[in-house]
Amino acid sequence: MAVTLQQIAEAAGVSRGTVDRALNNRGRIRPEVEERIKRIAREMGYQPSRAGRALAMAKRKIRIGVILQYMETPFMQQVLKGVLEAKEEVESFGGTVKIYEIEGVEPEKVMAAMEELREKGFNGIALTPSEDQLLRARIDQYQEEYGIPIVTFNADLEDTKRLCIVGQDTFQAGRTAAGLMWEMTGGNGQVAIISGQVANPGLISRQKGFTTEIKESFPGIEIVDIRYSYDDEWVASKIVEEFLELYPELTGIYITGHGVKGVCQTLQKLGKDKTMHVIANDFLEENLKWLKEGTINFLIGQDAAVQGHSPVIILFQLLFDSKAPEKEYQYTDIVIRTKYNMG
Amino acid sequence: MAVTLQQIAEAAGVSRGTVDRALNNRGRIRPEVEERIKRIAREMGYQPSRAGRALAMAKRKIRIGVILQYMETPFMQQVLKGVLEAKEEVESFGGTVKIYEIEGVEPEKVMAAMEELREKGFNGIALTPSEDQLLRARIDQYQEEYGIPIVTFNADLEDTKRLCIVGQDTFQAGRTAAGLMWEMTGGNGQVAIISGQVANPGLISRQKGFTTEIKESFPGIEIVDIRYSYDDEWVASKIVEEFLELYPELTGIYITGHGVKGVCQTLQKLGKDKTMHVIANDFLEENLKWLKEGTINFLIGQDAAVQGHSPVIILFQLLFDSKAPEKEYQYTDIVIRTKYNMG
DNA sequence: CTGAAAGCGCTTACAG
DNA sequence: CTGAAAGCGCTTACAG
Repeated sequence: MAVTLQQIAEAAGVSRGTVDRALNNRGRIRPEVEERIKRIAREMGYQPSRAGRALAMAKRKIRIGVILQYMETPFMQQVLKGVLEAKEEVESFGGTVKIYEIEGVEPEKVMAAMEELREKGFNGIALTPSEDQLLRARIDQYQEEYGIPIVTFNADLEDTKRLCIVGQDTFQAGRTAAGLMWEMTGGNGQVAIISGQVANPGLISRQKGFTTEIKESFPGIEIVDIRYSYDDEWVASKIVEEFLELYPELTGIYITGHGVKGVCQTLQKLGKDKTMHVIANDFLEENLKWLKEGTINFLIGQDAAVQGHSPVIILFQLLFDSKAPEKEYQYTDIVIRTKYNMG
Repeated sequence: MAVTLQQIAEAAGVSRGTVDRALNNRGRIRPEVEERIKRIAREMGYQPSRAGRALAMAKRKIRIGVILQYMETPFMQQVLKGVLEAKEEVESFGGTVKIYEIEGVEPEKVMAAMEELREKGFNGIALTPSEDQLLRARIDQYQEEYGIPIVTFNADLEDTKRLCIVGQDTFQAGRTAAGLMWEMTGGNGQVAIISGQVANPGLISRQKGFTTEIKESFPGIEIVDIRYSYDDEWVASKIVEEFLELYPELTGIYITGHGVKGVCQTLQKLGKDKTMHVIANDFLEENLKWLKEGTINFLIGQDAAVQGHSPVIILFQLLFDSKAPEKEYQYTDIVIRTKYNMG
């Protein structure tokens, strides 16, 4: 028996329209009437019906655009799944979600998509950013000048006017890896890091989280080397070969990003796959395969689908329920998987 | 631009009512017309609007009852939060959710609540079961005779006609603990288990999962003892004292259920809190405290809120969208936490 | 500043 | 077996 606008109108002795104006701050109403209606609504425990609102707003549709980069990667394919789920949800409420899939990093294409969305009258945009001065400016402009809220996800563009950012706390993910390394090694021994691109801020941040925590909390562990695979499997495998030669006592490897296949194949070839303590990131099929086999001991990641789902829902809640996100940084849960809880 | 019933009606040259009858299998329609309409709907990519349906069904409300036992425990308090979230969701669609909170285990009270819900015309019930012959019979009766679907959660009552069960795969949780113990101990040494009640099937299943995996996969680890704390902190602490006396080489402890406080305090008192490898279950505040301090190394659990949320949503989807759950066993994700990803 | 009316997409009696 | 109409709770022009 949820309370309806009608019932409040009767209780207050006014029309539904007036209640609507009062409760949704639409103006054109005498302040004392507004006050009184709000009080009555509160007293009656009024909760607006999303269904009613959705239907009434079916004409003036809510339109959300989503722009994805790096679509050639399996990770973003998983993110896409979350976006598609959210799309269905939003569309069942009469909204529209349009998705742009971009391969690689192409700020120009992102901006072109933004432009198209703006022209077509979309009211909110979620996008995976990349470091680019023009894009930064565009984000601020959309937010300020056009009043189109922007949510970034997967990566951030700090110091812009974006509404919020959905993504992993990469520094904390690195610290988490450090903690796991400690548990496995008993707090002693030599470990090494294999990272991806020097230019990838997410990977660098994981690496920093890892080294910071090791240095602060685990003095018995020595980080002997940090190398970059440049996202190339062959390079990654070469790095491992060198590591094993240079540091015969090496007991653990932390892989911040790509290169898992190269690392694991080489460890297997050299008969080190069962004894080396390996921690990697992201729940990609390739990675899960090595986790299952036992070459990777721990995989740290996030629910990629959540990362795609959340930005769309955040925008929808803002536009539909006028409910802004509480925090600027919407960190996804840091998930730890072993072969036993792969799901 | 979602397709509406109206548009299909026009395309098919019939009325909205007829399209409704065809698409929702309400009968009273010529089979060939039904076929044709279904085909047209498919071709046009019709997706029913939840908002429209919700509004139209506002009279004939969907009413879901939730019966919770063990409400004195912090775990169930968390589950309750998930139930309340789901309640809001359902009510924003015009449904009703009524919650019964029972302390301890009281099958009679559960059945009384069921009876009340049935009399009031509720259309679905989610409940935390307990082993009881009468309750088993009731569940079957509600499902079969009254046509009221029942979802059990937190625990199961196997071989009943319940729609499905939402809960943890406790055996797999035990295996997961075994895997973590292996990582921490390097695969060698003596470990012991502290369990709760012998009569608690969930705990026994965790214990079995743990011992099974150790025996099958980690022959270097010896399980030296299994004791029951009967959910008493004092007993738990006594057990630990004995353990340390009997097995001075003891390197790991697996706590399947309650007793965490007793165990951890004693370990701390005896100066073993930093060296002993401890794995426990469930994300209770007490447990998280010991995780943070470093006495517990790994905490295995599930998102308790999800466990409360999901049964309600499953019933709602069944009743509102006519969409039955895909699987009988709806296992919640097995979550691993260290002090670094407590969230 | 306020009210009366139309309409969003669907379901449900009620006629035929 | 099929259609026309009412109504669910809300928003939105349009009058006043």
